Amino acid sequence: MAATKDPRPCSIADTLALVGEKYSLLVLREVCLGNSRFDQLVRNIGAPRDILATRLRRLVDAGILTKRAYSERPQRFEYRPTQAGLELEPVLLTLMAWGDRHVRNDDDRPMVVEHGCGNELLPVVTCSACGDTVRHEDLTAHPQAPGWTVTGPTVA
Amino acid sequence: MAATKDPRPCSIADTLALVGEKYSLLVLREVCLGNSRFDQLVRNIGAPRDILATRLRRLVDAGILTKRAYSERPQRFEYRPTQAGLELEPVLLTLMAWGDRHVRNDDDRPMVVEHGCGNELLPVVTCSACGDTVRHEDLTAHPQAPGWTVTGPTVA
DNA sequence: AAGTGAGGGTTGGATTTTCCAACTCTTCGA
DNA sequence: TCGAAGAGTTGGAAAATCCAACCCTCACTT
Repeated sequence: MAATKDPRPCSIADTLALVGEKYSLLVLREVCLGNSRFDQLVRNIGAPRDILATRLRRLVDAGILTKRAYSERPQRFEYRPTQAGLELEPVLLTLMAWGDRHVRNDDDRPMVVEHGCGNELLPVVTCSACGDTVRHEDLTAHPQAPGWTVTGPTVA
Repeated sequence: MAATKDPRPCSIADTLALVGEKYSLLVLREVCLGNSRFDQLVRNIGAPRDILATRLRRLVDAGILTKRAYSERPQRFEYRPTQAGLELEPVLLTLMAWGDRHVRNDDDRPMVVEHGCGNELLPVVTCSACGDTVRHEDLTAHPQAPGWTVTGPTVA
């Protein structure tokens, strides 16, 4: 999935090169839920075992997951998110919220996440400087590197 | 990419079924930046033209993009995000922030996004109820449907 | 002692996608 | 008349995915 000729330097593309392959983010979903063993992942994700093995290697190499033996004799392993992996959780939450809104007709959500404050988590992306919810119209893109051509009076 | 046997009902998986294929989110990046024409997309994304055509059809079908003629005679088209498409922008922003932090060593970010408040946008996912930044430890998953087995004392 | 089952993969081959370059078609401009 | 731009489509080679079957180690049962 390496962007062999991607003409744009871009952190979105770079990130997707690590976690954008099929099943990778679902692996992350599972390990964030605490499901850490190979067979659990196979069952819960529905991925072919060989593909899953490949993905796990990739994610471990990328520093997103760690692989640890939870038992020698018989050797058994578990996969857990690293700090970097946990920092991708907001991506999952945002994807989930979008899916709840747009692919399901809300209200038959397969999962609800509860926040420590006692309420159901409705994740919102905000500007850390002012705290406001991010709206498309409030954004302006500033390319820092060559390769970016932003057409309109537009925005990221 | 349809999850043919995904044993888990999951909005993350559902959303990825729509936008998780290679290049789809980069298409969204481009249209959010205002680059709306086929050839621009080919150049900026670096995708094969045939694949891009396929992705565009998918995204239009999914209601994430619209296709409009901006010129008859010669027929020319533009792709723009729908409201639903724009609501995926937070996913892009979060992916970008993660990449800035973890794949680049910060400080050579290819793009900076400015927020309407005048500051550089550092996107943070917060709980809409209490306003706090979402941390993994504060989350508890509540499966609503069968098929979910959350192992540990864990979390989404 | 033999058989069974769990866990964590690997292997071979069929199927599906991607990739790439070339080609098409239409219309505008020189 | 001769490009050139825009928006794709097409055919065939290369790569990735899918699937079922297999392997290995150890533990537990009978």
